[in-house]
Amino acid sequence: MKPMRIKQVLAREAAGGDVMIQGWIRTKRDSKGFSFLEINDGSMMANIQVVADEKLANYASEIVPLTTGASVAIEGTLVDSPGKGQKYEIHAERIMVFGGADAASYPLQKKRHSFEFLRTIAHLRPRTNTFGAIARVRSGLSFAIHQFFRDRGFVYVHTPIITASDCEGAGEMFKVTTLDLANVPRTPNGAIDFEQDFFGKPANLTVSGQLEGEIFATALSNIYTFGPTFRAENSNTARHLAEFWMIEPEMAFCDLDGDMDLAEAFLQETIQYLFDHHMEDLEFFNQRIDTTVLETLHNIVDNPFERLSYTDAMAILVKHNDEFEYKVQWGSDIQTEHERHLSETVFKKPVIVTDYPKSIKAFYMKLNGDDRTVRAMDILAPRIGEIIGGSQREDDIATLERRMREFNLDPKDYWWYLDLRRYGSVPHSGFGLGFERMLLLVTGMTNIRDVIPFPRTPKNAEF
RNA sequence: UCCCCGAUAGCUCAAUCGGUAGAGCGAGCGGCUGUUAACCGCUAGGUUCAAGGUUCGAGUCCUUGUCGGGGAGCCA
Repeated sequence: MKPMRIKQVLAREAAGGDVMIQGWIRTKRDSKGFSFLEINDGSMMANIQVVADEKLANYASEIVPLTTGASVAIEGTLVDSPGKGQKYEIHAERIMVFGGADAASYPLQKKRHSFEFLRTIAHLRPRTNTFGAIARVRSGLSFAIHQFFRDRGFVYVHTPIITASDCEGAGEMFKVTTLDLANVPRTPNGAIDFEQDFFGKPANLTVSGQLEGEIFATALSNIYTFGPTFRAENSNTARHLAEFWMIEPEMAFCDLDGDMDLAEAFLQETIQYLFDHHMEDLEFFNQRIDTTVLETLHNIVDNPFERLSYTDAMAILVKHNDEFEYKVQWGSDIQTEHERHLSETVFKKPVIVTDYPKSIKAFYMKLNGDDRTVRAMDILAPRIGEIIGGSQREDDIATLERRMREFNLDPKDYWWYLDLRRYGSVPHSGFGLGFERMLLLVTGMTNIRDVIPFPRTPKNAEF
């Protein structure tokens, strides 16, 4: 018999007929003369209940000793369940045991475990309800993102993970080398001789694909990247990872308004996809993880985001300075407590703050006519804080070179980036979105280490 | 990296002023039962994170370290 996924079995219109399923035992209850097995195969949140009668040939020898975590295949008849809690159940005619799971040592028992503990057994935590749901939603959201861009004619560009261009700017980078660290070659004056290294010069893991993204946007018009990104910052928070996945669209012939329109549609449509395809998992999160998740997500999908300038945001924040630990004035950075005040207290929905002072933003952002602010935008989500950061890019070569010097950057190091402005320069814009931050938003999970399969953080690269 | 808090049974936690290390869940055994976080009874289970110090005596106090949590910075 051909095995089916449990999701397909439970989606059947009516009981009746033979089925075969394969999966892992979540829990087992023994009755007089028969046992209830609950099987999960990861295709959906729900388990399927299997009734195993003592008349089965291997009942006493193999089925009674089964415990949580064991792997089995079940052949039997799908029948309406007389019990409460499930529509159908399988009356087993044959049960094959693939592998047992010693109950005395198997760490996942049928009880609640803390997320901290589950992080120490990352090889087994996908077998729990919560992490199974996260894995499905993560996969679904990833698909929705590709679909969103594809529907709009965006080209998916694979930007490099190793970069030797030494011009990515912000953020501590991981070094990539094949040099023998116990015996590093030196030049006559004592410096490390990178000419002997694999790339002949220092190389690092990427902190952003944006600059390379701009190359392809100024040829293919609309592109996006979606790949791993690395930051060697010693950040110990629930919102930072050393290895995370980032989505970075870049659009030619597009100003900041178009950039914001895309970002807003992006969040709304990809969340709508989850409503349409992953509602069972979202309801689980709403029930067990955070009872406000669905309300928050509907609020995002149903309402236009609030858009206001940095100057207007400051005018609001200054009035509440007595409530803040860090007082603000025009020119201050917007910190976590201020972000939350805007998105959670004032507007109660995502807020897009635009036109920041040039001194607190990157050199490549388009300078406004006032010479004080740049065409930057950050989207602040309730509970998450900054989820998207973007800008219109400076497309005037003279202004860009001047801005580089203001940041003590040598334009010569950016020769190819400047070439994009030298030849056929166009207004263009883009943004970066942290994939795991969006997963926090849609699942209600609070620690970013729990929405990526294998988190990499300072002092932790297990599994 | 900074501030605060924590680390005790497989897991989640308790242990009063420094004085014999406890519970629930889980596990093992037995019972009961179309059960579903099943239920009832019994049993086992400990280098109290590590190293050092104070003390007649340290889970408890002190120092250093490791790891974790909350907050901050950096950012996505």
